[in-house]
Amino acid sequence: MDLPSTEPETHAVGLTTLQRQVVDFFVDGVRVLGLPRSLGEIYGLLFISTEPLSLDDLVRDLGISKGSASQGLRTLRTLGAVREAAGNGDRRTYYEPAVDLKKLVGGFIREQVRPHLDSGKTKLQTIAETANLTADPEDREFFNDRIERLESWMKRGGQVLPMLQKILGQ
Amino acid sequence: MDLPSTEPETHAVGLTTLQRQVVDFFVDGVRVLGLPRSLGEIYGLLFISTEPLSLDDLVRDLGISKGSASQGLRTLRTLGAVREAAGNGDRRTYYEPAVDLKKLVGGFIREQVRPHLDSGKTKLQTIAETANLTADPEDREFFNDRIERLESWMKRGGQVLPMLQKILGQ
DNA sequence: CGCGTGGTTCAAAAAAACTTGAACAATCCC
DNA sequence: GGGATTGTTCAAGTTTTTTTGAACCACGCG
Repeated sequence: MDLPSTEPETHAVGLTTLQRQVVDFFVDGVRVLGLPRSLGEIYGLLFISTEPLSLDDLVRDLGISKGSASQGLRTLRTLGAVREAAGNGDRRTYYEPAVDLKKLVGGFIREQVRPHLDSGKTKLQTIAETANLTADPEDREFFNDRIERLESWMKRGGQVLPMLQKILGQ
Repeated sequence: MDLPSTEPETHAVGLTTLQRQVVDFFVDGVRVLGLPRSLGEIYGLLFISTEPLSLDDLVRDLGISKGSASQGLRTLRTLGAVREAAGNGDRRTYYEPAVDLKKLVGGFIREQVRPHLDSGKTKLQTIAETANLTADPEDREFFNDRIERLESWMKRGGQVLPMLQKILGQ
């Protein structure tokens, strides 16, 4: 499931020791969140860069493909984890990381957690309907109990998320 | 990253509609948590069963291999999501689900989240040491700033987990 | 225009994660 | 003991996810 696997280290060689360490730190981090490694690499490098970086910078320094970098940046943007840096005279766009935990958590919740919670709630309704077709009254009662429990779990999940954001945002 | 993929539905055919729906519900659920599908199948079936089930029951009803069932049950046990049911005269062991949200969340945090938080904190120390080798004072200051930020994130994570458990446990 | 550069897309390749199944323990019971 | 039954392990196979790279689009500029 996770633990005993092989070296997760970066293969990029154009990085300083510090950059490599930070990138690896984030690679691990995003892995926990179920996001692809490239997101961690990109965000990590941006995070420890004194200046905004362009797509080409990322491709060169991390040794990843243009495709990965492009898709990775897109996802990071929709997560609100990265934004375009203002006014570099250049034609290319430069990116800088969002470093506000509240924002990061918020984006993750909005994009990755909420949708599942919502679809879960929908599914639960279907399940409840199915359960009510149960002939045997004892069974039906048991099923309804369990379903109620699931509903309460979902409800609690819905309540906790905003709290989380609040707590984490200072 | 996730959305447009193909049918995630169970292939087991020996289940009632309700069982199938609940199993699928949990398959989705564990996916979000980054756990393998088989865990969701097993837990889901146990969750909606009026009686404890044996490994063989799971293999037969879910149509999964003995290996999967065995490993899945083990993981669920270490997560505290499943326990052996007391005293069925039989030689084989029967399992029932833990249905207390607090316990489930606690197990997940203990097994899946804490270890990463802890190893992250360790890595951060190394990173901080590396950063202090930076010659240029301006850069060094920037790096230290970023690292402090990471430290504060980790610390907050450490604070939030117990709160989470408390909030979710009634 | 028409070319050059920055960026996106997506089918195919590669890598990672999960599952299977057969061999092996362990345990029970006659 | 020995045969049957329950459960575990792990290498190999399968599936899923991620990455690559080449084709393509878009835009600016001479």
